[in-house]
Amino acid sequence: MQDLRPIERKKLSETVMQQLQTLISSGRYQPGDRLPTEKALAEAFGVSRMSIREALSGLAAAGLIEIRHGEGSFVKRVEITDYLSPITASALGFPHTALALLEVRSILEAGAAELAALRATAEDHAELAAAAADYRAQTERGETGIDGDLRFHRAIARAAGNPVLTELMNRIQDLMEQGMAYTLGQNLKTPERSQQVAAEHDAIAEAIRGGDPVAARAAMIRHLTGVRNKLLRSMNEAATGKEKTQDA
Amino acid sequence: MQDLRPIERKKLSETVMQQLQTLISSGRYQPGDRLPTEKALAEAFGVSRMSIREALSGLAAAGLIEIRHGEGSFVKRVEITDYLSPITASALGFPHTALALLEVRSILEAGAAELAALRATAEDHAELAAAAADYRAQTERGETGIDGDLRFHRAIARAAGNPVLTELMNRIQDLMEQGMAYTLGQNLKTPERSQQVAAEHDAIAEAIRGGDPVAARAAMIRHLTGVRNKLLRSMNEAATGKEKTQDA
DNA sequence: ATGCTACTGTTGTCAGACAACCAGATGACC
DNA sequence: GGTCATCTGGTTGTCTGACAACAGTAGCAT
Repeated sequence: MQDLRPIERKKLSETVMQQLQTLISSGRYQPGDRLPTEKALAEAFGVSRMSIREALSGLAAAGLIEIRHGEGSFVKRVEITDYLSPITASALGFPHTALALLEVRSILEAGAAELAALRATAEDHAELAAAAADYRAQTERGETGIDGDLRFHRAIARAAGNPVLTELMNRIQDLMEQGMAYTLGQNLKTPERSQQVAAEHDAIAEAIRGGDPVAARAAMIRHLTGVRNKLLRSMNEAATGKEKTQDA
Repeated sequence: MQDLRPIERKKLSETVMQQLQTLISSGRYQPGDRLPTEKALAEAFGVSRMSIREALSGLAAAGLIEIRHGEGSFVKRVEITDYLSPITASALGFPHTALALLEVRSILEAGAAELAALRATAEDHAELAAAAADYRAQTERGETGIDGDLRFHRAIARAAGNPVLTELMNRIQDLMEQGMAYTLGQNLKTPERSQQVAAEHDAIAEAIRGGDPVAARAAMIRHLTGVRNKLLRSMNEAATGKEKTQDA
């Protein structure tokens, strides 16, 4: 007695569906293309039109195609980033500390910097430089530089060339932006620190431009460690300033 | 003029599906209950059996019911935690999407391994070892080891000691697990590969136990690079090779 | 040119039939 | 009495053929 697992017994429509899905996800049919008619598919697969219809409606339920009455079935474009929100919402939705969130952000940013060093296009490099300059200008003008900072980090996320990563980082950055503004106000941004941040930005952009993933990661980690230390100090001040902290 | 949007024109099966869904989610039919037969539903709704069938298969695709040949349709117990829209699963059929998600997962797992090496408790170490042994036992028994693998990676996520990171990783692992099952079946798991994976798991656990974050990160990256290569090969086979059928 | 009509091709729905399958009942055999 | 094969009824899976609903187009009459 070899393996005596329950015998694979699949419905015809499921088999058809898998085959069609393979054709679609392999690019044989591009978004916007029209699939053959149900009749043609039925003949090609050697099954009845009914099985084809079940397979097609399955694909439609999965969002891969759109069936239009009287016209035909058309391949849809499906972007996973459009459907990531349930994931991020449930992961980032429940109570968390700013430190934990920053740690996750650091992991992602370090990875993104690494990838950016390998993949950034000329366009990305230009945007990185512009964003870094933007931040420097804003802070030297006495502003908080919050926009420039965000722009810089978004540019890195984009330069990493991974849409999922970009989406995830954007969510976290939004969340932190809100959290910071709400809990700590602007006291994270002091002139001395701003100058240092600008230099760190430059170092990161430089490493990415040099195509050195190790250096880029290291520079990013240096940067975010600085952010973390500043955050720690601010939280400490806030705690001692108002009332005695109790953290162990 | 009133609203003159395109008239609502719904397929019969969709209407039926909505009604049935209401009945189920309202508790009129409890998990485990058997729905009326297709024939009975057809008479009750006043439509043909075919429309009923399409509605039922839609509900099955959504995971609300389970259709058993020769028995009937049964309401499934739906766990909100592991519920994913079929769309997200099907999106992973696209190679670039699957690779992008795996890349994000790699970044997170590498960071988690690093943190775990610094923070893991005795309890965490025990769970890591147990999970690694679990995986090895499962694969040697001829199973896919999917449970053991998941358990191992969950243990790392947990050992990193960052709730946000843990939650995020769990979500992404679920997503990949289900997406892979949906699109590629089990052919990711071969005996030779399983042996290698088990060794890689050991190496990771070893590095974490040794409190060496650099080694832990490196071991994890080695592991996930292997996963990536296997994934690439599988997707390639699926796209090119294995059509046993047609074209004359 | 404009608007109506008819036509063609496609998907949506229907009806009936049979095959595949499951569960329980029946009956034969030891 | 217990065990097993077989029968039977009910259910889902698939096939076939037909017609309705819909979209697009060509042709026609005005």
